[in-house]
Amino acid sequence: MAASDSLASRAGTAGQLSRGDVPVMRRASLREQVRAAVEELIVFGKLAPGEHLAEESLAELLGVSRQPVREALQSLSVAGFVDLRAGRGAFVHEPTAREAREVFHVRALLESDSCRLAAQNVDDDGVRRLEAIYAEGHEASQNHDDPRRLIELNRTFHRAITEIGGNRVSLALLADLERRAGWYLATIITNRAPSSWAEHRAILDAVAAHDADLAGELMLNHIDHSRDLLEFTGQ
Amino acid sequence: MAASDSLASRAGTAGQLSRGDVPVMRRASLREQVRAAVEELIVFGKLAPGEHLAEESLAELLGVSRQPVREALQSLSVAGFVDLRAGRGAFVHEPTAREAREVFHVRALLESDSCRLAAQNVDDDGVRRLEAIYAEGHEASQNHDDPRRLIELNRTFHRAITEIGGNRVSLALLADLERRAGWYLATIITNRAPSSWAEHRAILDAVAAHDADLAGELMLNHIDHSRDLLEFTGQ
DNA sequence: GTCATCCATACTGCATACAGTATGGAGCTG
DNA sequence: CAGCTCCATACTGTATGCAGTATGGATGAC
Repeated sequence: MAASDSLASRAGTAGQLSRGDVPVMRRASLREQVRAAVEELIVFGKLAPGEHLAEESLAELLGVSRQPVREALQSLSVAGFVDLRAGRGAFVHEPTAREAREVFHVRALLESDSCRLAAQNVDDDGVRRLEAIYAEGHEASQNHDDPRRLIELNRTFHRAITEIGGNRVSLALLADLERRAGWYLATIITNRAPSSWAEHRAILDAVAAHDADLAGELMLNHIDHSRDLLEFTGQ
Repeated sequence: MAASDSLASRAGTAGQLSRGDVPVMRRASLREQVRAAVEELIVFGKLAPGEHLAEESLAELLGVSRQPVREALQSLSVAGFVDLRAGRGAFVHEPTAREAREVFHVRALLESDSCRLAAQNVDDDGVRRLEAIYAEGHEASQNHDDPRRLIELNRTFHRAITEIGGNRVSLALLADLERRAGWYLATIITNRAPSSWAEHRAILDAVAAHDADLAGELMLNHIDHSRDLLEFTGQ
């Protein structure tokens, strides 16, 4: 069926996230796969804001039972992608301009701080890692690769910075915030990408130079630019 | 049964949170009640870090089926109170000193920012609201009321500041972070309370005076003091 | 024609049932 | 006696079943 095909393809994408080249790839739980699948459907506009996500239909679509769907929807609710109305079920969240501003504001706070920490903590391995991601992202952005890949690379760079910063609580919060921001930006990322990676270059240099203040400030401006772009598009 | 009694009493506590005096109090869903109950059991040490939370036993203890328990545990996992090991189930999270530092660090970032925003946005109503909370908290702290109440009042003050600040995304993140911080502090809150409310007084004054920089800095120091206390206790 | 009421429908929320798997210890082997 | 294998056990993950309820439209009253 097209149904199980759909879920299978999403699962592949989800697998990339936890890629650790473990000998036996532990299949993710159905609720994780469903979560990833539904999130992607939302981010790429297959499910419109306000749309009612009936558990039964989603379960049928993905070829699983209602149970994992239900749990996935609750998880997506915490992450801000769907709203759970008591007794009514799940609806695709309808982002407002205000909310987008707030997400970017918080993200700027946390990432700027993480970037400052990264500049203090980074070692040669970390710099090499950032260089590698930058090279890949810079190229992809100039080739105007597909949005999905650009989003993934962008996220990888930001996550690497935060990981080097070393605050795992921040890392966990930013994982969700970045996905939400990615949703808001999904439609415009292609145009944004080149200038974005130019800014990534400057951030990388500041981190490599252990200049904490500059690194933090650059990250702040970087995320502000994303937000500004969002405003322009009349989102 | 003692089982349902237990859940019922927890549900009463949870009800306080959403107290809005609506004509017909909509009973919270079982998973919400279970979540609140289990979180309280963890925060007040009835369930020790590392303990295995078998769905069946919890369900029996609370007089409900496994389903709402399962969903509550997943929710608690996101909030950092339990860890879900694949195939093994839920275990009470074991906080480390490092993690506590990280939580307080992020909390300080977000609350300091919110406090700055509050000082910019506050109106007379807001000031009156803070004054009322302060009066109640100041008194309770001097009377050495029970920890549960002190935690609740402390949380109310901080949440009020964040609400006045107006960033709802921050508000949602801080709700979880404050509960986690409350867990870490639960054992020492009684001693901490008096000096804490002295600092609340200063924060309130800065907010009322619309002094954004001062308000932000005071909140930063305030949360740092909580963290320092945590370090002292050898947590 | 407008409004209230009633009811059929569809879906959620919770409970139960079933299958698969991680684990710890008994028993066996070297 | 040490270490490995195998199996009984317990628990998770998923599926299904059932009762309660929110909703929207049809019907009737004014």
